[in-house]
Amino acid sequence: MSLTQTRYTISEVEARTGLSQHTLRWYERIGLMPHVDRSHSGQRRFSDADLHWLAFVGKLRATGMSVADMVRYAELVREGAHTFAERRELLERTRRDVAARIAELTDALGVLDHKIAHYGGKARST
Amino acid sequence: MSLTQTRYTISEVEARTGLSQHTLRWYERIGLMPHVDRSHSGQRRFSDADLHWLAFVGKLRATGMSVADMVRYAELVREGAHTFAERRELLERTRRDVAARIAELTDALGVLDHKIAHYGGKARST
DNA sequence: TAGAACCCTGGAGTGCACTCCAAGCAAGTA
DNA sequence: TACTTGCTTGGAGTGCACTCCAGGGTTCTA
Repeated sequence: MSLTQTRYTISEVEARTGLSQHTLRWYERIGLMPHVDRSHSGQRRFSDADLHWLAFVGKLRATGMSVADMVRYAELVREGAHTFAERRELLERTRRDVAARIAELTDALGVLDHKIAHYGGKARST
Repeated sequence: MSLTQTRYTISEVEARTGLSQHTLRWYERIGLMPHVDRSHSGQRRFSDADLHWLAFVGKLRATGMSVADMVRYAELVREGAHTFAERRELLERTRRDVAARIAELTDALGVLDHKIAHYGGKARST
């Protein structure tokens, strides 16, 4: 186990994740991040595990999951293995929402294609 | 051409569209509705054409299009046939956004399934 | 004709997810 | 050491899409 694992400043994390420093601090404040390590003077030093978590959070965001639900999920993770069932439920509910949203968007896409064709447009199937 | 075409009060439209009366008035105020007909005393009387427009607006909403863009589209419709090209562009841009969003959601769905499987969950493919 | 239910307006309020600000301390470079 | 750039905090501000309120007029039913 190495004692010199990589630690990132907040601006490095901003560059890697695309999340602003403001948002990163806000995520920590609302409990969406496990507590981030600090330097001797109190500056944040993110780990690879933090980056990994942030990537997963990004996927949850992409699903349209609310920040409140993401915070709930993060709490469950902190509480340990006995919350597996509730975590799975949260994820399955989100999965159903995503599937429904895809169906809704697919339907809207059809309406759009129809309308574009009506305007003599070049609707591409690709 | 009948002189007794159906005219709906705002609460009837609320019941038919699921949009609140507040939202219907707000849509009109911001220019998202062609001007709705009024009774002699000033109460709104929606037509079937209004309902039809509202249904289309609902589809645009479902695409995730912003209200500002929907208002822009409504303006173009009011301006007449010479705005066909711009309308088609707006719709095609929206179409690309929707396709990208579907791809993003599909990707997130995969991540979710992977995670759910990890929790020993019953991820259904249906 | 009385009462209940419905509709009108302009403007204020809400919830979400950021986004920014001020004031001050910390880190890196000439 | 001086200077610039970066990081800290609590709290305020922003933009979007509604959502509601007060005060008053209208329509329907008994």
